[in-house]
Amino acid sequence: MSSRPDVTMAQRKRRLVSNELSEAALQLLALKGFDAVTIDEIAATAGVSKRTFFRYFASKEDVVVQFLADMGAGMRAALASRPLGEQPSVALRHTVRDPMAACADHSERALRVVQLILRTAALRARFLEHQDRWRDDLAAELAQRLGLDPDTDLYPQLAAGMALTAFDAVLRRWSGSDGADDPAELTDRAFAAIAPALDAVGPSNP
Amino acid sequence: MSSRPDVTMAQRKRRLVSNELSEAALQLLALKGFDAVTIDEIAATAGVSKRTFFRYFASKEDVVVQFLADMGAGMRAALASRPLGEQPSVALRHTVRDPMAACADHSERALRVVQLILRTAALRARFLEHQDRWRDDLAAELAQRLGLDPDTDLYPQLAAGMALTAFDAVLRRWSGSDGADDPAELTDRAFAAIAPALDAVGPSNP
DNA sequence: CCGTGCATGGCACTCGGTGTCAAGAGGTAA
DNA sequence: TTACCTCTTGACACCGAGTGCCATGCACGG
Repeated sequence: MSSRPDVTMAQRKRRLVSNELSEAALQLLALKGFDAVTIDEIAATAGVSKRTFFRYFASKEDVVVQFLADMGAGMRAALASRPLGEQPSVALRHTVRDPMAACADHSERALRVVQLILRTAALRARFLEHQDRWRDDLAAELAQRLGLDPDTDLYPQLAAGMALTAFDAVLRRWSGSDGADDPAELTDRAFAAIAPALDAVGPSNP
Repeated sequence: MSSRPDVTMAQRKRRLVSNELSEAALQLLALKGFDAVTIDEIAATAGVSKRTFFRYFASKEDVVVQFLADMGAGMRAALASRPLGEQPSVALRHTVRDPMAACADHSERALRVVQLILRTAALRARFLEHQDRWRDDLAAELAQRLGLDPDTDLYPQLAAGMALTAFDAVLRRWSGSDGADDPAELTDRAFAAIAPALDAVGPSNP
């Protein structure tokens, strides 16, 4: 019954509390609605104090949204790992599809989280903030890979924005179908629609 | 010194208080930063109580963001007023450009507001919420005008999202250039980049 | 002149979020 | 074993956003 020997007891305990907290939060929030649950309630359910809750999560929204927050890093990594000469539409399609598929894999939990986020205004707002940062990241990565100056050329911002628009549409469909639709196929269809703009790479600076 | 005769005194007073409030808020927030200003402070500067502030604005962010909130209705109206047979890229270009130009007209105030929003996380989040609603509105309008079913076809959501991506890029540039760049010209450049996707109208449902 | 309606201010209250501090648990060295 | 150190925690006080409630006052219509 040994886990990693080089993992200290304190670290394991931290993970345990963190899981306890997000589990309690997810259950309560999905059950009663976002506004009807207080942080004291979540903390009490997890067996800790409110103060401790804020030592693990920065806000009430965070405990839900953090679950999807890794996708930003995943996207940037996916884009960075694509071969340099690849068409933008193909590279960006994988940028979105790979993390999306990874998320949909443990779909038991992911689906519930996504549905909760999309249906709750406060959570959706936080999620949009994340996407906003992802867009800047992707735009920077794109500009670098294409040798464009992000300060004069609109393309990186636009292409990143289009990719995330596709991502958002896919997420909505997937959530709306209760996970029945295939995320990878949805992504392909969305990118088929936006590809003509992504691959028309004529620089748009004056 | 008569204003509109059919406008009651109470209504005029309401407008006056509202202007006083948003003026005070804008000045204080731009000066000291969003978090460093309390609502009591804003209300006191405007000569009313905190309770009254919340009778005019739903939140601290609202007093700033509401300034741009009309653009949503403006966009939908602009789109609805375009001739039915028009190419989507042209119709959507006007959808974005017209309200944008109207906003940039009283640029003294608009520029300050936009810069404040884009540089403040909380305000930007609220603004993204608005854009999110605008996207749904535009998608609905687009679906109707093109005779597409928004539940099966991805195009309306994607096209609306692309248009707003362009809008956001334009807004950033305009703000970043301190109003030097021409919003209309920026909009044209952005739409030149995304037009190939907007006009490739092949329905994308299975 | 008198009711009616509306805007306001004041107050108490809830809740999200933060700073501070003292106490406990575990790990380490003498 | 004892002394020490670090990390985590709970408790408490505190701030600010936002809301419900009620009494007051001012404009308007009769």
